[in-house]
Parts: sequence; structure tokens; C-alpha cells
Amino acid sequence: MTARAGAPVTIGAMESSSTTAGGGSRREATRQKLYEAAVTLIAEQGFSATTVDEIAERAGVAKGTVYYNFASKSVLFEELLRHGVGLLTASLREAAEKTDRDGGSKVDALDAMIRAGLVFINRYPAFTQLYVAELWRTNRAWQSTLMVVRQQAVAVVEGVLLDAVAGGELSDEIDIPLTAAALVGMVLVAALDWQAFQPERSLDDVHSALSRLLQGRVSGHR
Amino acid sequence: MTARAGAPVTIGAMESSSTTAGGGSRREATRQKLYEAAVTLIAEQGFSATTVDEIAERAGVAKGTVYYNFASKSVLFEELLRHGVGLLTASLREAAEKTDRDGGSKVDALDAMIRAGLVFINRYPAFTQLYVAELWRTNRAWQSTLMVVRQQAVAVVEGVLLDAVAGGELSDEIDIPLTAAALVGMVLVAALDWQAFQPERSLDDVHSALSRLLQGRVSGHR
DNA sequence: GTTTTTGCACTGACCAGTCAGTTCAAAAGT
DNA sequence: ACTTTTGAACTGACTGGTCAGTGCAAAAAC
Repeated sequence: MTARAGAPVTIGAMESSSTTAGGGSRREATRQKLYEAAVTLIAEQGFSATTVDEIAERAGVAKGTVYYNFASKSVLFEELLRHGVGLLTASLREAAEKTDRDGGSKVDALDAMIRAGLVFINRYPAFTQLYVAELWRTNRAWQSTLMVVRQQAVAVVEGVLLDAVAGGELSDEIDIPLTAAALVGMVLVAALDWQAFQPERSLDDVHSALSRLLQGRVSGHR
Repeated sequence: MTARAGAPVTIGAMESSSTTAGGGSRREATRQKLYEAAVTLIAEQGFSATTVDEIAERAGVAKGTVYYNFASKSVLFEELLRHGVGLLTASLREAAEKTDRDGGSKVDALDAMIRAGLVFINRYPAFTQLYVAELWRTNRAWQSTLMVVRQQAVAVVEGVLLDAVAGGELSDEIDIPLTAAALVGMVLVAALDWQAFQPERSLDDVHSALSRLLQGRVSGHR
């Protein structure tokens, strides 16, 4: 039922250094299973509605093990958030850098980042869901964690926009923070809608619809 | 600051026929207070983390009153959702129609809808927050309510896009459902970010940043 | 022999929903 | 006029259940 990500790297993975290294590898594997169980359950039901017993059961471990590995339910969740956003920013940054290396323009880099965003959301839909659901909540324990982590992600987009303006590729009249937020939102919402309401569409379809918007080919002035 | 439409209509209000009218007016006033209390609490904490006692206390009524007026906590929430999205779609539709009446183009209508969306979010930030947080959750009791209600809102945008394509104003290569979702997402996320992270900006700032994206003045082909 | 996991019983707080009883304003009765 | 009755609206203490987190001895893994 759940989307099986073929890759060994999942939402909670650090690197899981294949073999070797005497380091506590068993523990890491357990944490891994817990992350995976938690991410889907919380995405479906929300944080409060998800019980620790459920998480343990889905992960196939005893409840005590959860508390052996994490100080509390919310600490488990916070670490999940931190790691997930880490993966996303890395992926965005890499897309931008690759475009640079290949001699693409900054707008090309933005386009590549849109694609990277879609790929990420496609691979970790549950994580994305949960991130969006929590991002604008006030009054929660992990608010500060989220702010930090959000800023990291948005900063990558802002950086490319800044370069593009500096290089004369984009008008210097654009409002960088707002435009960055709008772009991120465009990708986020389009992708979640894609997953939820028209999963039969291909990633390329979604990507080209968004590209068109970015490049002003929807209602661009002739 | 907030765009005062003059009307006493709030998130849960039907019409609350000022005075007179023999109709059960007290009851409506109570429901109203409950809606208002619930919307902020749930936006801040999420549905499951918000207790019925809290809602009752904030509304200044006894817990029993909540159950006298609503069958259950989730029914209260569902009615809240239905009403809020009703207000939003009405506001979008009106913006589009007014533009038509004033002889504006379809792209002008989209622009007007963006503004209407921003005004709505600015007036009911808590509702918007809560809507976004719940929209893509699966497995919840009110899933079906949400789907219906979402489709109503998106359909308004799709309708205008369709007209614009039919009238040759937009390329017929655009993917209407995806573009509509992307536009909605753009507004939603930009507005929530504005509220949460740079509330000092004016609505006009946000609007013009989004307009620029819509009209291809960010990276439009010369 | 040390680290990690298990299994399970237990606690204390919290919470959705219930229900017997209260309030009060308007309708009915006198 | 005035009293009485009615019933919708509201109250808040109570119940039955749930859940985060604990404690610990024994097993498994390394």
C-alpha cells in the first residue's frame, strides 16, 4: 500500500554506511525503522493523533525501544523534521550547482530546482505532507526547529534569485523573499495536488506546467 | 488594516440577521462564538491537540453547550470548513465577475482573484492555516468534505483559465488543472509566509510580487 | 561483558462525550 | 394583571477510555 522507495536512503537515513565501521549500526537501523513508521503515520493522522504504540508496532519494535532511542515522542518528531529538510536542501543545492557546472543560466537553475523539488516530493510524499501541515502552526514545541529549517530551504532559492538579478538575468525589481516563497509554494501545492488528486500524471507533465509559469509562458507579454 | 467589507460576517457567520427575526437567534450567536474559538485554537494546535474544553472555555460557554449545538467535535470542525471555503469561493467568484463587468481581460480577472485570495487570507489567517494543514491528510473523517470543498474553490480558477484559453488570451498548451493548482499554491504559500515571517509587508507588496510571476515579468522571454 | 532490545505491567493525566438538573423568556391559563 | 407551564438553551460534574511515559528483569546481539 505504502509507496516503497526502492532506494536504501529513506527519510530518516543518515548514510547508513553500507558495511564496515564498528559503529553502533544496529541502533541506527532501529532509528531508521522508527523514522519511517512515524513519518507515514504522522502524515496521515497528524502528530497528536498518532500514538507511540502505533509507531512502535508499525516499526516492528517494542515500545520500550522507542524510548531507549528517543527522549520523547516530540524529540523523535523534531529529528525527523531536521533530517528531512536536510535532504531537501541538499537536493536543491545540488540541482542548482549542477546547472552551473553545465553552463546553464540562473533561470535554468531555478527550473532544475523545481524539478528537484518535484522528485523529492514524489519520493517522500508523506514527509512533505507533514512538513506543510506543521509549517505555519504557532505555539508548538518544535516551532523554532521548523523556522530554522525552513529558512535553510528558502535561502537556497533566494540565493539563486539573487545571482540571477545580479547577473542581469532577472529584473532587479523583483522582491526576492516573496518571489522565493511563491515559487516554493507553487511547487509544493502543485506537487501535493498531483499526488493526491491526479496521481496518474507524469512528473514531466507537472514539471512542464510549472516551467511554463516560471518562464512567463502562461500569460507572458508578447 | 484589514480590508473592511463593512459586513459583520466572520468565519462562521451565516448572516446573523442583526436584530429582529423571531428565528433562534441566541443559538446562532453561540455557534458563532464556538466557530471563532475553534478556528484559532485548531489553527494553532491542530485538531487532535485541541480539546473541547478549551474551545468551550475560549468561547465562554460550558462544555455541554458545545454538544448541544454540534453532534461531535469533528462535526463542529467540518461545518467550520464548509463555511470558510464557502466564503472564499464566493469572494473569488465575485472578483472574477467584477473584472468581467468592468471589461477587464481574463488575465486581469486572474490578477483580481489573486488579490481577493490575499485579502481573504489576510482577514482569516487562522482559517487558511487550518485548511492547508488538513487538505492533504488522508485517513481522516472529514476527508470527503474537504475534497468537495477544495474542488469548488479550484474550479473557480479553472473556469477563468478555461475562458482565457478559449478567448485566445492564454496558450492552449497550458495544463489547466495543474496550472490552477500551482496558482492557488503560489498565493496560499506566499500569503502564509507573509503573515508568519514578514508581516510588516503590505498587501500591495505581496500582490505585486505575485502579479509579476503571473504575468511573466519575472523571467519572461523578451 | 556491554549495548541494545524485548515484553509487559503500571501510573497518572487527560479527554470526548453524557446526563440530570438549572435558567429564563415566552406562551398559556386564570 | 398574575401565576403557571413549557421547552429550548445551557451547565458542569462525572464516566469510561486512552495514552505518554516508566520500570525492570530477562533475552538477544555484538
